[in-house]
Amino acid sequence: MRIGELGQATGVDIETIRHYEKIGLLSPPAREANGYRNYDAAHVERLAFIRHCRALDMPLAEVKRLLDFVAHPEADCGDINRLIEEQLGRVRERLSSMQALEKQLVALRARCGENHTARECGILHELVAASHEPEGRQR
Amino acid sequence: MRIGELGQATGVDIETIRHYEKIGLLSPPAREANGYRNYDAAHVERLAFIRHCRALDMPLAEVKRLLDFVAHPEADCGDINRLIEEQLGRVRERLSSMQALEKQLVALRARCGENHTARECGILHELVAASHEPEGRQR
DNA sequence: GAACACCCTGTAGCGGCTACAGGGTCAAGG
DNA sequence: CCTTGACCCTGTAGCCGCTACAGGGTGTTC
Repeated sequence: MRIGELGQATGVDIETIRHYEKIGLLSPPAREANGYRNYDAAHVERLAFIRHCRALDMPLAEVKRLLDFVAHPEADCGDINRLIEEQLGRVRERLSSMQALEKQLVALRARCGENHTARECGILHELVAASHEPEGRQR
Repeated sequence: MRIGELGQATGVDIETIRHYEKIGLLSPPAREANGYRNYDAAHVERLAFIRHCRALDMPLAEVKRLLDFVAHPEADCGDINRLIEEQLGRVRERLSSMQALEKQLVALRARCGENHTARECGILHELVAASHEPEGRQR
């Protein structure tokens, strides 16, 4: 199958498919006489796997590691557990910072209900005032 | 004050400060005879404001819009409200997708408790199997 | 023979930094 | 006087994961 069909089949943009090949995530397919890429069922599988991992927000480097496990099924799977654990840790960290963020934004929004001039806007005042506090050194 | 002091005072990396200047977010400061940047209190204020907005995860483009309001306090603040509302919307969207993600990862982790070979790893099996389902077309 | 849908390579851009390379400035110490 | 060291300068390239071209080729249909 050609790149367009593969894209259709997996819901992945063809530019993204070529990108995955370029960075060595998807193995280079056979070529037709005219140079067009020609994919087989294994590629569909592999690409779907990649997209599923991406849907879990894994960095491509981790996806690569997982693909290596798929390719070497005799390896110990302890690393797989660790990888998932790490990913979960990352997600939870972001989750809790997002929650804190939401709170702050809600509080901020409450500072200005009506339309005044910016000079009188509670939101702007709050933002300016808040930036005067040290607020725990940034990332 | 020189760039190093400004960085100290605000907790911002000096490379980041120069970066903000380059993209037009922080106004170019005066220069000493030797070419060194020389900042004043207004710069400290402005930079702290930027960092506070960034801590709320606002894109720099939005921060720029807010800074325009600070500079033109006679403007109507309706846009400020809208800006915060939009930001809140973005954060909430990401929040809910992160939550879904966490669930999936927890479920995935439960599929493999002990060390086997990768061939027998429930996590890997699950990932491969899951990628066979259509799973709602990707971004 | 022209329009169209598809494919190719290669490069540049996004955001928000971060990290150099390769230089200049200036005070303190030997 | 010279070196060391801390600081500063400009400019460019890299990170991630795409996305969007530019500028071409291929292959079927009217």
